[in-house]
Amino acid sequence: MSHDSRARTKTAVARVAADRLQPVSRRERNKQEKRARIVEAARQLFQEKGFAQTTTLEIAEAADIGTGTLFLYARSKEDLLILVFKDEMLETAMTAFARLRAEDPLLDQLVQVFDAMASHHERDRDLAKILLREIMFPANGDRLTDIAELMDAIFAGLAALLTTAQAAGILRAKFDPRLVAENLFSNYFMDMLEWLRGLWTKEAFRDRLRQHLAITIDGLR
Amino acid sequence: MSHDSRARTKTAVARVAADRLQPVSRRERNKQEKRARIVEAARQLFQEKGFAQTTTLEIAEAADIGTGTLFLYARSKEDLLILVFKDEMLETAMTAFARLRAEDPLLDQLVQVFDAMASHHERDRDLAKILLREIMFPANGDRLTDIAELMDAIFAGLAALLTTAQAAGILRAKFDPRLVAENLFSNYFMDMLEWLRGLWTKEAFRDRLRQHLAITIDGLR
DNA sequence: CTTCATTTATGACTATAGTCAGTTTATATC
DNA sequence: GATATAAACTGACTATAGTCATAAATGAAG
Repeated sequence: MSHDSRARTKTAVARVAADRLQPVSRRERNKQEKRARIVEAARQLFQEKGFAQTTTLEIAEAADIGTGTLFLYARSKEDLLILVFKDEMLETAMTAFARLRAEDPLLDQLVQVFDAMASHHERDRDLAKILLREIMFPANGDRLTDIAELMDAIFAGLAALLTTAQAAGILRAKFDPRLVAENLFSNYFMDMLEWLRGLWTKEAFRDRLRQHLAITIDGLR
Repeated sequence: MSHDSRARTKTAVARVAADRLQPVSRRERNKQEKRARIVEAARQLFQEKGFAQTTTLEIAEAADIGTGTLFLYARSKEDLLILVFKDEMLETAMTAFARLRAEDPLLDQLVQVFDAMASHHERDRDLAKILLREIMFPANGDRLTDIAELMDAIFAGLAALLTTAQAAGILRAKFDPRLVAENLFSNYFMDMLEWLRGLWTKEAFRDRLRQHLAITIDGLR
């Protein structure tokens, strides 16, 4: 989406010099600023009032843009969610992986990662539900790249853990780590969904998730 | 719409006797008929024009009721999907289980069941996506009972398969069949989602699903 | 600075899901 | 059959996501 069309055809040398210091065009800068304002306005309103209770008009007003403009930056209201929360989710996942201690049992490490990812959604479950719905069922054909990137990062992280475990002989090397990662993630996802629906406490969720993960991991030992 | 004006006014005794044979009130009968008309109208329009392209007004008109009435029978447009397709999906699943041959390998049986369930959605992938979205993320607090019933039936069917396998010594009895069933289903669900997104052919989907299921099943052998 | 082309912004407008105050219909009771 | 109560129905109405024709801003080039 964000092209940087740098230094096309410049006439003045001074111009080029100025671009060294400030290499984005005014246009690009405006766009980024507007985008940032939209993201901030949307985040604040979604967290303050909830997704359904926030109107696109309110977001546009808070970001100080026209209603139509909003839809140049996001294809739909749901799409805004990805725009707003993708980086945050990605970072949560990456941080969770980074914090793992390699000497912990594999199952513990997995539970820790998923637990961290789930905890990130603890504060606002309704928002989380809609966000996850959008990730699994993207409304139009939109922001597929962002979603794929997020999922890829998670799968890669999990697969790395599994590869390490296989190398250490803790896990049978019979299966492709990536496929196993996908299995584990789908366990997490379903359990989290039920947790978000309010069926369980956080502890019950963690227990249940551990049991589900154990079925896969234990079998591959 | 054609009314059948049977048993309009009866004397007390005759009335009671008639009610023995036909124990539903006129009210209840009207409701059922209306409900049936709504279901049929919605099914036809959804399949003909697609979910997004069908308006609630069209459905109401086709069912010969007022717009407001529609929402006495379904809480939302999405809710209609469950109303319309739940029985069908339940039957597809049950039939798939019934057709299994106990002497086939467990993994084959699982693939067959899931394949049958997925095939049911093959004709109309877009509709399937929205339907599955509604099942996993019911819009309001909507039709939760129906959804739970459907999921329970599937889990029970899978768990029965696994219990049989455990009894036959094919599968280690270490884990709760229900939990294993949930694992397998979540594999199916995620793979089907990607298939519906158009990433794979049906064959690729089946292969991939088999691989995912094998990770769990193999480990428990 | 002026012109022209391209990108970006705008808000009046449209389409439609869902609501609600008022109406009709069914049933129970006399 | 008349009346009262409750259940079911209705369509005009509201709220709002998303569109689109038009306008403004930006940048390139002379």
